Amino acid sequence: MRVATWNVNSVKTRLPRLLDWLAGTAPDVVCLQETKCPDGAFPVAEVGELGYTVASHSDGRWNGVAILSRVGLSDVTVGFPGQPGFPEPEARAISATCAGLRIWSVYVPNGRSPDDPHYTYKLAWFAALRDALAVELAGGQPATGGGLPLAVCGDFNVAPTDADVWDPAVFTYSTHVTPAERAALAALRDLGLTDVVPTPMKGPHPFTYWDYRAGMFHQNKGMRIDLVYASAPFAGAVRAAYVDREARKGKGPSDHAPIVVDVDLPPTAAE
DNA sequence: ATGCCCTAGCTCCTAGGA
Repeated sequence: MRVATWNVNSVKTRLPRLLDWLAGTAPDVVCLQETKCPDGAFPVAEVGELGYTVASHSDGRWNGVAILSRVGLSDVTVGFPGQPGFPEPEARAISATCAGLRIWSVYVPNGRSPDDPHYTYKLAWFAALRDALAVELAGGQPATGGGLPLAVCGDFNVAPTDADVWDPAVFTYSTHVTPAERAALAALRDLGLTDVVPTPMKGPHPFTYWDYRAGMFHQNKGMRIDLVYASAPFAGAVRAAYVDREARKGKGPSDHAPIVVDVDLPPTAAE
């Protein structure tokens, strides 16, 4: 079973690259973020030709998350209980059951700057996510996948450690590295979730994002802000994980690279 | 080489990204 996550920065603009990547990488389940595409305009026919079913959740111009699956897609849940808004709830979370796994695709609020109301929103969003995941991990909502091996995949907009940014000094007064944001990640790990750290493929750091500006990708000045947080049964079955930095190359890429995770779940008998 | 910002829309500027 191959699970992937990718902030595509517009599914419509990225569609040719997405289709090529799906055909070449052959993931069973794909979490997408920043689809920036109204649900009715999602290219379901195009990805359908490659065997994928789609669950999407969008605001239109901003945000937007989706899950593509070729191994079944059921019990789709949009957002989560207690999800805060800015001021209205935004399209930043969707979850579904795929071949016996509970998969979440999340796009955590950016925060903008530590003194911005958006930063307070970001921390509140994390706290509500933690509470919702606690319920699901406890098996409290079996009708929507409670108790199944689970992975929360997506753009968390936090670099877990200083090694996850190309130059910590540059981010001294910035979001993505503050103690409060890192504590929010730690609170997720305290639920029993494991940070599935991917292989970088090049260089020592498994960065997943590089700014479009100033040749940052070419200098490998990136950040690791796209994460896979897996429950114990899921994490224990992970065979390999890597950052597909090839997808960040060439003309017209997203500013994020996909993460690909191979997991020995579910048992082949269940497929 | 991977090569020096991008996206969507109330579109010819603006807001948001991180």
